[in-house]
Amino acid sequence: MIAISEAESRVMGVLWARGASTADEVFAELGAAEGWQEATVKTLLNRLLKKGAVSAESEGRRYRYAPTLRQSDWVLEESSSLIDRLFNGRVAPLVAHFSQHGRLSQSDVDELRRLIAEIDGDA
Amino acid sequence: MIAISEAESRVMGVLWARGASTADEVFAELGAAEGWQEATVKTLLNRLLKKGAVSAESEGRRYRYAPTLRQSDWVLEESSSLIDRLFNGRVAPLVAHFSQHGRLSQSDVDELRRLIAEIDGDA
DNA sequence: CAGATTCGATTACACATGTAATTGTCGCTT
DNA sequence: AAGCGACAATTACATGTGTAATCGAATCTG
Repeated sequence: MIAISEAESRVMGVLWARGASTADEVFAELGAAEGWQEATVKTLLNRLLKKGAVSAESEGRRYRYAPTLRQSDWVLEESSSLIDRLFNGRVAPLVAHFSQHGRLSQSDVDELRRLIAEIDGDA
Repeated sequence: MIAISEAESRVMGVLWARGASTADEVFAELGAAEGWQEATVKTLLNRLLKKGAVSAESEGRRYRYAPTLRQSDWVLEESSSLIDRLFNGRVAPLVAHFSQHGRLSQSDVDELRRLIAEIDGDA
């Protein structure tokens, strides 16, 4: 699968949020937040292009970059990879670990309860 | 915090599982599984030493490497980092995502239900 | 004791990554 | 038409990483 580095993932984040964008639009969103120069954004877009994670469509004298990798696929892959490596592929132990270390918010618990009920409901 | 690379984390895994070990003990556990030469294991142990993730105690003519980084701390940190980056720091959305993509096993669901009940119980 | 063996330490080297600067090329402006 | 400005593409460079080979020192062995 396509490997996306940390910095690259920030750029993908913008493309996923805004949809197809030009380099300067991405820069406008990220430059200040990440402390990047515009050249950096362009390098990252080019690397993503080379990796096939985005496509580029010529729009006059510039390019509009569109994500080809789906966010949910990438998120699932990243998450699965971590859960495989750290928790033998099971989700529950991760949640338990978080719980043990006080990292479960009340709303997490509420949401999990709802989720479980839902799953139990239409099983 | 100490950054541990993928390959390094395999070595840490052995140290966490076996406790303090020598380079050849680690190699015995990992060499075949990872397809590594003994030299590779030694490089990784040295890098971990330099990073402060393990300590080395001279034992005759060799060293015994002990993890100084606690596994649960590292696991929590890695997990938190991913959950922060991908799910705004909340665990429930990760579980929901897994559920939506059919990655929740029945035993995961059972365990989560138990966990929630437990949390609700002594709240 | 001298050579062989065994360790850790040092060095190696290619590729990925973070972070840009520079270059080349269009198109706009006067 | 000539220069200037705006873009993308190319090049750069340090650091991290995967994966070792080699070196130097200590130890065992004959």
